[in-house]
Amino acid sequence: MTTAAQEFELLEHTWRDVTPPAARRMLIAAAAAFAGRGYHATTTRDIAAQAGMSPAAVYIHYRSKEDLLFQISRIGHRRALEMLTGVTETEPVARMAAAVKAFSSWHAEFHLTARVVQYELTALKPEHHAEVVELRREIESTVREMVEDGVAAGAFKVPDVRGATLAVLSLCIDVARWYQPGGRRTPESIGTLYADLVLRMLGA
Amino acid sequence: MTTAAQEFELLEHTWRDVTPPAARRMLIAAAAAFAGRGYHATTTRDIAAQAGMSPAAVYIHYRSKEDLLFQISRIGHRRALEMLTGVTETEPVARMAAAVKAFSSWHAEFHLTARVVQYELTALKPEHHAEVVELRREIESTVREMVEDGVAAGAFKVPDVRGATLAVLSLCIDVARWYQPGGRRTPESIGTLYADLVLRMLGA
DNA sequence: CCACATACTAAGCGGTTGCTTAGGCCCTAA
DNA sequence: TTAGGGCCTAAGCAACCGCTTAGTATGTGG
Repeated sequence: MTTAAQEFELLEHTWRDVTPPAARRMLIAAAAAFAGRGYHATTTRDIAAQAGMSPAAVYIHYRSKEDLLFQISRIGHRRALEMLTGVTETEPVARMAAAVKAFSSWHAEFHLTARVVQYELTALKPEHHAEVVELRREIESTVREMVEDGVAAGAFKVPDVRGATLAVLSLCIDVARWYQPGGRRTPESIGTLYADLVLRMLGA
Repeated sequence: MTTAAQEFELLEHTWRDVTPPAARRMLIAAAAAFAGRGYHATTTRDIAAQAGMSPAAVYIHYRSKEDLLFQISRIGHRRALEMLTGVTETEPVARMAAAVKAFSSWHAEFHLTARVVQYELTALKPEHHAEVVELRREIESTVREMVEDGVAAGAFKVPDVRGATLAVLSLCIDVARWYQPGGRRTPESIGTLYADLVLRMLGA
């Protein structure tokens, strides 16, 4: 199996809930194109061709090209948030390690989706942008509470809680920029490395 | 003075060596537009209008829109590299702290230039891309040597030198994504915060 | 005075863009 | 059998894209 085919299979997994199948194929094609060339450099004809349909078919399932971006961004942000809220550990240090591992490795494994999520925000219409920013606030506050809990329990030594939260999120998010599948590092190994680095940063 | 005017003044500083003045104004207008809306979303008419000239004037000073991007990317990468090579400290810990402070605060203060440098690489033609990638390799190896020197001197405890180097660079670069002038944090305070966080990460 | 280079603009060309219109195929159910 | 709705295509529209061409104003050297 080629790397490209593996990439598309991962996208299939991310968008498994989207129906009908033609609409899902369109979303997957759009996500791959937006991630690879950027939203503005991608044409509706590119997306339709990749999905194996005519240019007009895009508008059967989506209002506009921007609507396609919004669906990718909205669902992608939800998946990213799930990586943090899905953590079951309760002890502050183990909890933070698990969250960073899940969040950073998601940005590697699903880096195509993650790139659209993290780097195409400004192409959204104001009302869509606002909705996504709200999800981002949830992500930020989830991590900040983890830092605060660790400080309260005496497990972390952090002079600036908001600054540390910012750095933790920033480190994980930037994985989507530099990660390349088939390279030296796997999503798994990135998660392990980053969990360790973050705990050091937090003075655990 | 407005924030927008301050932003343009900072761009003036970055591009001070570019002549003639009309070519410099064009570069500044292009850098601001590319940073704000992205390369592909920016039209040559936008750039010319911002520079106070006609659309055709772009082609007096530059071969193409992509040439404009290349000049911004090339000079911007040089400035970023200067932030690291300009460090005078010799003791490994102080040297790393100074480098991280300079590099991260540059990404905040000159975040418009930095955004083009870090997020518009893929829009470059292959030969231009290759030239810029070479500069990025220099940046990476400069930081890696600082990490290695610290490990050799027993000042850092790092299980994975390349992984740590990656994380340090990643943290600083991502500042260009989230930084907003007029926000809670100044370039100066980001530099101080990040120097501390990085030293902890490296086990100093 | 003229010859000439530099720096610019007005106009527009060929191609591409997001999106719409009009119509056709196919499945389902009365 | 046929009416209707969901899903899709062929064709194309108006607007916009990067870039070129032809021509103009200005300054300088001889």
